[in-house]
Amino acid sequence: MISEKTIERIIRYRRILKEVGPEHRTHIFSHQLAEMAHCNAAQVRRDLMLLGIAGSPAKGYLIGDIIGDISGFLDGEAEQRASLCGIGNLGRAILAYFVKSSPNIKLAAAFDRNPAKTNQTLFGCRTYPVDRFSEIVKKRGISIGIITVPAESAQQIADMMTTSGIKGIINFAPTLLKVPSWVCIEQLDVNMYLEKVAYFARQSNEKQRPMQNKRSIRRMR
Amino acid sequence: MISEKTIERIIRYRRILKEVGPEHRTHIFSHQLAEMAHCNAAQVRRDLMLLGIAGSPAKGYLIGDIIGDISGFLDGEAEQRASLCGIGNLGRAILAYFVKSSPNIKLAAAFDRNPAKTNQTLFGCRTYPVDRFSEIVKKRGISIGIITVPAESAQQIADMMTTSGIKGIINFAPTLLKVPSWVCIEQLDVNMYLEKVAYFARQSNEKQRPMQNKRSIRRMR
DNA sequence: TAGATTGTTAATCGATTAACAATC
DNA sequence: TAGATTGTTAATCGATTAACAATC
Repeated sequence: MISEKTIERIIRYRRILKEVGPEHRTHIFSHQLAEMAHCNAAQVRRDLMLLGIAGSPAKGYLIGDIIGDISGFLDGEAEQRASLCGIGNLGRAILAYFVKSSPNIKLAAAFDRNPAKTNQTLFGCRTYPVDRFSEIVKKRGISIGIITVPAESAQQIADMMTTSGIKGIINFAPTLLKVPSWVCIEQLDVNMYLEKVAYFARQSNEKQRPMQNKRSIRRMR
Repeated sequence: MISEKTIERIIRYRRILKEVGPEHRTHIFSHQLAEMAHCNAAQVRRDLMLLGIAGSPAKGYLIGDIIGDISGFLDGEAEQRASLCGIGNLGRAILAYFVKSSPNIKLAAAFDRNPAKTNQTLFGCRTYPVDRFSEIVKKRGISIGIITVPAESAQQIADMMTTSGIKGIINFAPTLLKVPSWVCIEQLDVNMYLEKVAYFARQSNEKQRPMQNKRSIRRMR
């Protein structure tokens, strides 16, 4: 079984290699890829080995091989379809920003509760009222859901998605959602990250001050 | 030293407890908080112990205590200020969506290269041309930077931020950024998460089909 | 050959979880 | 007391990394 972290790295390898090559260079060494992916060379070799990609001690790995084999591993035969619930500022931004970037994933439908926002085409994506979610998802073979509704209604939307057959969810609402075990969920809690970065930023600031301040005393007890 | 994962959980505990109490209830047991935070009860007890929060075997932990002590730990004496670079769809969404939600963090300034977008007030936030970044950051004591520019210019913006004294960065551009070791960086690579969820969604779909298909053969070698 | 990298194993590291005496 | 939870340690688990013989 391949771990989530490994999948994340593999996705990064492909993007990195698509950016550097193959027009600039044909081969790459594990330590070079490791540096670009912010990881360890042995880890890169292990990941590639896992995918059945072999390199040679003299020339390293063929970039075209890696891209091809990773694509064979990650992408299915058909394109995958995603849906989005909540056409607010954030929903619109995701439609505009990410719709183009993953060639094998298509944002096929967007949903909102507000009739003023539905039955239009927004950034190339058709919009529908939420109560047609299940119908559209089944008809169009959509397997991915993106949640950009407010925190209060996020769990309800997630439940609707899982009962409609959605298998993977990305949640931008600042609530931890409960989903059945067979559904893959990625909780992108921007507020949490903001507070986390704020904490470490302050720590970094305080390191430069003398030891005896409120914070360091507190942490010492 | 407190690990990043622990900080993430602590941030979640506070938000969860602010939602449930203290108007509804005054005390909570570790296993109850653990269930809401999607983690282990022993982990909750260890995290709270780390912050010096004690509970009693009879009544559990006092919710007001936890919220207060976590706030004392996470928040500084003064509010922290954040800046945002790149007033596109995503930047605007973040201004609109997250500006209000963290009471101790204030989005104090937004920056863009395009003069048509600057010297305005957007969702209560003043906008400036990028070349005034360093000046404004120093003048207003801003320590956090949010990057919502396209991938091509993200590293350049990150460099500008670190040389201006920014100590924590949230990066939404789909590029891994290099920053000095004293800068805390959180890379929110939405495209990566999209591809990751797509991979697991497809896996989950294929589990229901008979074993002998292209994908499972590939994974077996 | 000499020098570097690959493929792979073993060691290390850190985080999670099980377990239990002490406590209410 | 009996039953449940806390505070804390030890065991487990998994991921990362160091190391090295085989290879080019």
